Amino acid sequence: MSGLPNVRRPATLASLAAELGVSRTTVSNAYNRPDQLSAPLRARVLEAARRLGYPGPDPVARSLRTRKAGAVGLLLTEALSYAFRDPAVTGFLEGLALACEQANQGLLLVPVSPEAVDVTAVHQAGVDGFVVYSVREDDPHFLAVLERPVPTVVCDQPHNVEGVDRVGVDDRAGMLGLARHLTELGHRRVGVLCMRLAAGRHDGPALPDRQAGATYPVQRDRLGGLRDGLAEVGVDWADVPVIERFEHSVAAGRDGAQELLAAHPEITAVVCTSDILALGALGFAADKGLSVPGELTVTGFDGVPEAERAGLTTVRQPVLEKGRVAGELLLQRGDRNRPRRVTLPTELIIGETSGIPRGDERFFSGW
Amino acid sequence: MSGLPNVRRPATLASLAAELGVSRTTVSNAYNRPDQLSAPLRARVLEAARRLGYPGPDPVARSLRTRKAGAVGLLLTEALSYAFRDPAVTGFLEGLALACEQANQGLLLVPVSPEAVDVTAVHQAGVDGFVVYSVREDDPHFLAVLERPVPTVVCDQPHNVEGVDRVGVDDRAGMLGLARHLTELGHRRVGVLCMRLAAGRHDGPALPDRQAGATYPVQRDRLGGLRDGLAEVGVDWADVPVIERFEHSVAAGRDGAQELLAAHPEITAVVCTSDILALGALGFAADKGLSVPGELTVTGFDGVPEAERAGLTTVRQPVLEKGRVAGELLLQRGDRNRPRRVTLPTELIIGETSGIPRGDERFFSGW
DNA sequence: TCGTCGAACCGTAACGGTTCAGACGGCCCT
DNA sequence: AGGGCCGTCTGAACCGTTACGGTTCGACGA
Repeated sequence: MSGLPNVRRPATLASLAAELGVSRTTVSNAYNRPDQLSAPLRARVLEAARRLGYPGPDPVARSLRTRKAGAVGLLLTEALSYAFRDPAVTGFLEGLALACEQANQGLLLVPVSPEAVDVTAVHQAGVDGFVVYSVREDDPHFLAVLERPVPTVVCDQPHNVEGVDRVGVDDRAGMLGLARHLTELGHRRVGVLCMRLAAGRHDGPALPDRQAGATYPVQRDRLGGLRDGLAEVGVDWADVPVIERFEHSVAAGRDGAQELLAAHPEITAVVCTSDILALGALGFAADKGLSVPGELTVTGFDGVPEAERAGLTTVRQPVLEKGRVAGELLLQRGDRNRPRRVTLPTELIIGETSGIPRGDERFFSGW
Repeated sequence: MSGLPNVRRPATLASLAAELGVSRTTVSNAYNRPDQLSAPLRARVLEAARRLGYPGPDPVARSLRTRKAGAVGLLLTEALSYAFRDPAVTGFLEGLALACEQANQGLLLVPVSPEAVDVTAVHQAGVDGFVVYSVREDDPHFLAVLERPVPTVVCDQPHNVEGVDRVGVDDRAGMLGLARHLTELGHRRVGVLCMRLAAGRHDGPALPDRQAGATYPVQRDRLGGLRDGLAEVGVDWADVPVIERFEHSVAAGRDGAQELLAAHPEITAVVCTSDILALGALGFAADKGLSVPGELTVTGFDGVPEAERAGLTTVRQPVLEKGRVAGELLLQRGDRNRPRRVTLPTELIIGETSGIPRGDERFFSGW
């Protein structure tokens, strides 16, 4: 082909119409309503388009007129690139993508300037709706999304936003089930390793104040479920140390566990609010030569594939399904005006990382 | 808040201007060029906007006028949802997302209707450019992308598309290095397990005709590198069985290996053109009780984390870097008119799945 | 006193389509 | 012959914004 520079101004619908001596309407119809013009004319239009290198109606102009962008926006609290590293997120993405491609809709990942208050990206996004994945209640990007006059679906958190659909799981109940499993095994000295509870970098003990001020409802609920479960056997929540980590990574889990056990060596079970953190805790135990579950019980939350491979005791949530439902909630909304709230089931997975507390032989000797 | 239905027609820049008795230009400037109007007036504008619920300039209309969409499109050959399952792809995505968020650009995943010839999604996409990830040379979606008057960057394949940037690795050289490693170990009876070579579902032996008609240059090159390496020690490529799999999954690798070894039990090394397939081959060996590398050598290509954990001998390619470069090529293009071609290095990773051929003791006894 | 200048604001013309209410001619039907 | 209908195509309005090239006006220097 000729070496035309890429900067050539492409043909427009109007120029094509002029060339053919027909109205713009007719050219438009050739693309969008083939039944509105005769077959021969349509063929002529399409042929001329090919000849002139007209790529078809401009998507942006079309969007402006039709008020449809053909895409849904996805807002993640973390940096975009992080999303692809967290298996729980990729599972969610997979489900969401599934729903999107079924509806032939694009999926726009909205860039979140790290730690910046710059929400222009949210304003920039040409989308028909937003899916918001697990963000803080007071996240400025989220607030910007709410201002946009498009439907929104929240996954996981925040909870109970007026007029906004939500899909999630019952984190509290899930954790309660896990807590009962642990208390039945006999655990009473429990320590917690949790994810970020609120805005701002914070690593270390999450004291009652911090817990009370948590702006991540999911974390709040998971802690709450554990508290309730422990209360059932008379364990006072005030006696349960909670270590928080800002980063969500295996490495963070590892040194979180280190911090927890250094300060509270009496602990027999480390309850993590995510599998990733739990995998880190397992790593720490391995480093220290602590046998799991012989000397230490470790549990997670999420049920990601890696955790399954590691035999982790955890609470599985249907991440892919969450994504799919989020997409469907957004794309298949009829004219309903009442927001929908979908809660998916969790499942307690008893793996090989939970056992009776060390030094507690009653389950073997008592009978 | 009041229970206003979400369907209310939002205020426009024009209505806001009318309300305030200023021109539209001024309102626009309030958002885009604060220096073009006095601070008090700007405050008045913004205050009125808040009061009237004006969410700021409509992104689509803005895009139309400014000819910028603020997003790059990503075309994947596979179904969108597949992308999140392949670790090589997620690595690439991570890098690409990194580049995008750095430039504050969105990343639009273009839905590819499975197996359909429906390229409307490509036409629909409101983007400033496309990144095309590893598609067939004759992929209709890809051809549709080329017709769009926006810059395009290809990752991996196809090769040598006129006027289009590309980033990739030297697959041929990478595989050549691996081949030499194998021939140095003494392997002469080699079998190959490769990914899809061309359009159409095909599972089973890839005979010379099929190989010659391959429309996936990456697979072509990897096979070519192996052929060259084997030729160096006098092995005729015609004697090397190649099994093709349409699906790219561990399961496919497993039964591909099964097919390969059932038909050619004399083989001492299974060379896979991807780590995923190789992991499947390892699975097959484990099922059969074949020790690796004692009785069978297995190699991969890509260097994904799972492979590393499995100790696979493979060729590592910098997937994250590929994504990053692809993004930069697209976003940081100056006015250059010459297309850029970036080739990143590969690295031979000698793991624990490659050893001397079974029954070949010359390396131990010959000296 | 007058010319000049910069700050502040404005009018108009795109940007590239889609949509809807017709116009027009031919055909069938009565 | 006349009326109605249908298949085709057109004209003009509109989608919501920004680019471009002004205009206005008060301050200021000579």
